[in-house]
Amino acid sequence: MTARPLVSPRARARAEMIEQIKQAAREHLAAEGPNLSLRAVARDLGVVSSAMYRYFASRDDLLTALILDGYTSLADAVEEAEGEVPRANLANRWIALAWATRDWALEHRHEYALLYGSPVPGYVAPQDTIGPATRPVVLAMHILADGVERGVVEVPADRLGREVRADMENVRTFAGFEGLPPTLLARGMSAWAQMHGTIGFELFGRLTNAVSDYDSYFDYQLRMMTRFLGLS
Amino acid sequence: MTARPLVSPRARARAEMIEQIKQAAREHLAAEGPNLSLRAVARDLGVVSSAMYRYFASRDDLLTALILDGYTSLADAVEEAEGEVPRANLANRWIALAWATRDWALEHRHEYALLYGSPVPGYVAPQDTIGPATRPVVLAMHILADGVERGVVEVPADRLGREVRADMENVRTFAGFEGLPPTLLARGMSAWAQMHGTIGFELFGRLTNAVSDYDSYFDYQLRMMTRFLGLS
DNA sequence: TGTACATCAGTGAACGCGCGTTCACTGATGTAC
DNA sequence: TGTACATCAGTGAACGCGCGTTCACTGATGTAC
Repeated sequence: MTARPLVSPRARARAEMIEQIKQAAREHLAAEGPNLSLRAVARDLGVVSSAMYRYFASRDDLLTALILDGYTSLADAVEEAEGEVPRANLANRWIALAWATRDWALEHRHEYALLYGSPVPGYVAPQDTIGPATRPVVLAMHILADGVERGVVEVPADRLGREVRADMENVRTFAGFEGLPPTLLARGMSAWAQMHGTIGFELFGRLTNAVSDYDSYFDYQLRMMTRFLGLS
Repeated sequence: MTARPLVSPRARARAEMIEQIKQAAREHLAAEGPNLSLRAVARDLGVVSSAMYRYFASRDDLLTALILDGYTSLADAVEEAEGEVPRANLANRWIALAWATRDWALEHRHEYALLYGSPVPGYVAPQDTIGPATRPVVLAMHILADGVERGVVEVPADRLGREVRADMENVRTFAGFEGLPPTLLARGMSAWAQMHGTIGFELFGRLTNAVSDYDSYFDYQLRMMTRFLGLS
């Protein structure tokens, strides 16, 4: 008596094909930029274009899958890097998170542009991308909350306006960081924007002729930010 | 004896038509997103598509003209706003510059995405966009240099690495701000990335569910930055 | 174990579309004598 | 001032292209009895 395999060969072949399609689409994205074409992906796989429809209901569906994978891949990389730093070393945890983000962005330039650049025309992100999309920023704020809890991060004495305070308190509740003061959260979001701004500038070529050593530049920017956040 | 007009009617009609094309293209950009189509612009103007080629040699040429106009329009707005603030009020000069940038970005979302978002696939910016493109950041650094010259901005005691220092000194020389210390310039670029990061986040919808009052949020972010820069 | 049927992957042709660009043309506007 | 020619804006047809998506199909793989 042969045991029924957990996944049938057909199901496995199907899953593999889906992976291959996504991989080819990613390569196509990297080579040709954001205008993803189903036909081109099919060509890369040596398959007729209508065959794509066995696996994805439409071009937008494929795009959504890529975006979801992208968010997850970035979040995994970021969480892994941050997780390797001793818990008590808050500055290095932040720095590890930031470097993982930049590394991922440089290795997946067009995917990063898809996730953090100008939105693709006509494409609307479905609801279920939100979870994976927020994992990195939630982790960043977690570091700050941790710092407060451990009593090593000074709470900034900034004076928040009423509206901003309300927004920050709302975010805090939503993300479940009861101990995170709104002023520190606001600084965190500032540093977050700064980090993505710097990465975007590098990726989109806005620092050409200004910066020659991007690693050092990013490192220095980060050190300013960890000080700004009271992590070092 | 009738005076020969300075510009012939034909030349004027031509100039007007060029303006109309660019205007229609801008509206098309705003309505349909970054995939600009010559035929669509021609349709909007009630003209046959091949007529476009009397005015622009190619689609890329039209795009270049739009981008150049965009940079110039943004730079004009920014310089005008900053120019209205009393010279001695450095924080407010920075703040005026930043608000003008954000206002312009909100009024010209797709143009802003064209200038500061992910690059258009297949399009290479020609050399002569560089000048207008850098006017705003040069103005920002000018405010900092001014602050040092007036003796009201404290030079940050940050320790710069060799490579970053070299880059900053190079930028300083290039832009002609002899009195601007590299550490302050580095902070300025940090604040610059933070500003565009924040604007980009707002425009591309990355703050939905987090921020409800964008004006207050931006204002608060700015105040943190002017303090970070030593302007207030 | 062998047979009959159902499921599914991939084919190939076709649809209708919009695009950038070229080209020979018409007719109006400008210029030279 | 009037005429002959040159310049130029805009037309309309056409080119070749790539795209997303549909659909009836073939043949291989799986399933039920």
